[in-house]
Amino acid sequence: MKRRNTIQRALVLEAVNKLHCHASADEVYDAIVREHPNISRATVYRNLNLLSETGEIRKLEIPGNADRFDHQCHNHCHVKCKLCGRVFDVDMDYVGGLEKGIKDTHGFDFTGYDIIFHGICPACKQQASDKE
Amino acid sequence: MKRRNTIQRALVLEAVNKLHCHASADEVYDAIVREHPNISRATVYRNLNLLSETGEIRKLEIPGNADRFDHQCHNHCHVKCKLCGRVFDVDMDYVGGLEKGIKDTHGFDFTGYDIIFHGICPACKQQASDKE
DNA sequence: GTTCTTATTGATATATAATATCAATAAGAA
DNA sequence: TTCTTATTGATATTATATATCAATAAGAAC
Repeated sequence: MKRRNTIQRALVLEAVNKLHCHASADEVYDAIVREHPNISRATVYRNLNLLSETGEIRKLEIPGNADRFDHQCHNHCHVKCKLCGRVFDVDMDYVGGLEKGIKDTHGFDFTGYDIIFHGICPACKQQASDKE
Repeated sequence: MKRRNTIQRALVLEAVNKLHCHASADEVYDAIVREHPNISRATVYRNLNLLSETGEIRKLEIPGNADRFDHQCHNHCHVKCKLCGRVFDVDMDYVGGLEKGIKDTHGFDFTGYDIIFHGICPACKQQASDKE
């Protein structure tokens, strides 16, 4: 099953690279469809997955939210606010040691990790204290 | 909105405590409905969320899988196999330092974290190499 | 350039998990 | 015992993503 180059796949890659980090499939679709009204949503989904399998883009799965797609911005983790559901970046230099431990312990071919912190963001904290 | 004690909520808590770690909402429902055929799936979902909000049980959200519910077994992270989708436990003594960093950096009220590693489990690795 | 194979597309249907709705029920205070 | 309203059970709806499939087009073979 040799991969063919298509205009659609190029458009998806281009859109992800142009868009901010954490673009959802729908945001990618919306960005493309403005210039190319005939592209199908299914095609966008398919190519986002294909491109993330080859490592050309990064797929970030956040529980309870739609999947997000990044150009490889930089190495970071995420914090999800329990109240508003928004996701924030967290720069991370902490996690270096973790990877080795996993490989050693489990016989896993270890390809990546997501660290998702949960909490309440400053804005929601403010709002909550206003209501009291 | 004062919380009332219900038989159903007690059953849900009991079932999660009895079941293995990582039980899905459906598994909890199945366990209860055998003895109590009239309980509704919606009630199980509702109480799982209520109980996890109060910290009586732990809700584990794994992207692409149904949410899982644990009695507080012990402190651990998870590895998800890219191929078969199964989730495995990983004992973790590594992560102590991470929490403080987050709180300091972001003004977040930080309530928890999930670390989900991705990889290919030994069984799938075996199967993949058999096919070559 | 022409033909041929089949990966890919667009449109739509389907799957899955979880939440929303709402009348009926029952917990527990008065 | 009465009353208020949180909770339930049944069902509809939402949201995201994948599956299906005939039509199209990439690109190898000639």
